[in-house]
This record gives sequence, C-alpha cells and structure tokens, in this order.
Amino acid sequence: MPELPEVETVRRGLLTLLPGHTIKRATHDNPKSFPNAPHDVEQFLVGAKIINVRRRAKVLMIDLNTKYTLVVHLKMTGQIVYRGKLTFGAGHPNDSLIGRLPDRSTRVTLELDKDAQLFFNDQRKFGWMRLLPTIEVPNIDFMKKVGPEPLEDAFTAKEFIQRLQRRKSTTIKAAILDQTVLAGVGNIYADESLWGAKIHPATRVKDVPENKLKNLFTEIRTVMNLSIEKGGSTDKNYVNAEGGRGSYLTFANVFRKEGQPCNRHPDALVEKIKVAGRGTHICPKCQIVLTLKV
DNA sequence: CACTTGACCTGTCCGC
DNA sequence: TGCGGACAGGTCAAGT
Repeated sequence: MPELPEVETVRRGLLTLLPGHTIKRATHDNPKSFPNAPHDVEQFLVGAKIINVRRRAKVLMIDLNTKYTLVVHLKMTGQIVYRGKLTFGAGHPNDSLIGRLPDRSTRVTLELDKDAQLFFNDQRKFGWMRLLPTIEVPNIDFMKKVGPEPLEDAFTAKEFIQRLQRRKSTTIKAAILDQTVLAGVGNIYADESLWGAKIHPATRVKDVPENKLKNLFTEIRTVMNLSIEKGGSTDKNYVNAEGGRGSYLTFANVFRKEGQPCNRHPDALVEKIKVAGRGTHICPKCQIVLTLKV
C-alpha cells in the first residue's frame, strides 16, 4: 500500500513527534515482523534516544543515539502510528483509530518515555522492522540495488530514460514499478503517471517514443508531489503517523475509478485491466498501445 | 541477464 | 448465512 508519498508523509509526521523520545521497552508478536535477537534489542534499542527520521525509497529509517537505526518497510498493509499523552484524549479526532491500539494487527509496540507509544501494525505480515547499525543500512541488499529518488533534483529525465533501457522488452508499467530503475513508484502512482503521460501501461518500453518518456518522468514527479501535499492515498489500510488518512485518491484520475468518465474524455469510461500481474486502470481513449514496426 | 510467475499472509468482497 | 475463489497499494526467489 504505502508508496513513496505515503512513506514520506509518515516520515514527516514522525520527525515532528519522535526525536527526543527515549525507548523504554519493545514487544512483538511475530519474529518475521521484528527479527532482531533479544540481546541486540536490549543493548542498542532499550534506553536509546531517537535522534532523526529518514526515508529512502519506500523504507523508513529511525536513527538512534546508539549508532543503530530502526529500518522499516511497510510493504502492503504496514502502519507506523504514534500515540502521545496529549494526542490520546477525549475528543481527539483520531481517537477512534489510535485509541484502541494495540489491536490484532499490531506486530511491534515500542514503549516510549512521556507516556507515549509507537505501534507497528501490519495486517498481512509482509512488512518488517529491523535494528541495524546505522553505518550498515546502505549495505543491505535492497539499498544497494534500489534506483534514484525521483524527487531529487540530481535525477534527470535523461538518466531516467537511460535506466529504462535496461528493461526495454518489458511493459512500461513493469519497468517503472521496478525499484532498481527508480525508487518509490507503486501501483497507484504508476497508473496515475501513465495516464498523465497518455501511455498505455502494456506498451513495451522500446515502443514508447522518447518525448512520451520525458513526459512520464515529469508526471511521476507531479503526481508524487501532489500526493505528498495531500498526505498520501488512503484506500484501506494506509494512515499517517498520527492515525489520520490521506486524501490523494480524491484527486486521482484513474486509480480505483473504473466505470467513471475519464477527466480528459468524458465520453470514455475508465477501465480496469491486468498488466504486469497487477490491477491497472486506464482511459481506453487517451491510452493506446503503440507497437512500432521492427 | 531479462522477464514472468508464484509465494509470502490476512482480510474482504462477490457470486453461487 | 455459508463457502469458494479472486483480489488487495510490495518485494523476493525461482522458474523459463
């Protein structure tokens, strides 16, 4: 569920809430969700002070003053939710969501000082939270192979197109979902950016004209920036660091809009198809598969 | 190497 | 209501 804009929204929330807190205790209900040895947890997590919260691709990093970092991947249904003493009071708008935590999807609970808690919830147990030496984080397999950050100024359309060439026979949707090509695009922003660039998701990379690839690069940035501004996309599971919802899907053009008129062609209805093994949303009028003759 | 498919889990929704 | 199957926003391993 969470893609770059959702993870970035969580990061920004946690950054205002966590630094300065000390971790008093950690409990978990599932070794796969939190695989660290109890010895390391006692030595480097319990008693540690949180000093920073960073993000790379869809991965969150909570830095501790013990030179260790809590690395978190939310995968499909993960949530990181903070509950402080002040936000947990009668009448707070998020009480209904965070008031009843922990619940049966809570995998890890961190007890913080000042009567606060940090919950890692994950219905499907695909996500994980790992304690690693801060200096080792860039060396884990995922970090070594993940591609550039799409919102960094240093990442250019030219480099985007070059990196796409490694996947020239696959579909353009599979290529932008490939985290080694660029970081952070998931199913929602793949569909939204391809609609924006008027490219059919099943088009082979090598059949997409270069000017459309340039447009796609711009669209990826546009939809991600808009989504961050709207606090991300909440469909079912995603919530921000305080249990609140994101509103991007209100502004989405095709994702989960099957049967509704296309915003560019009111006479055409958005269709749901399958591309790269994923549910895929298109306007059949402005997104046509191009096949160049070889 | 590039590409596709299934596996990892739990929950929900849809058709019979 | 109950049951079976398909599906859900991400990655990885194993297959061709």
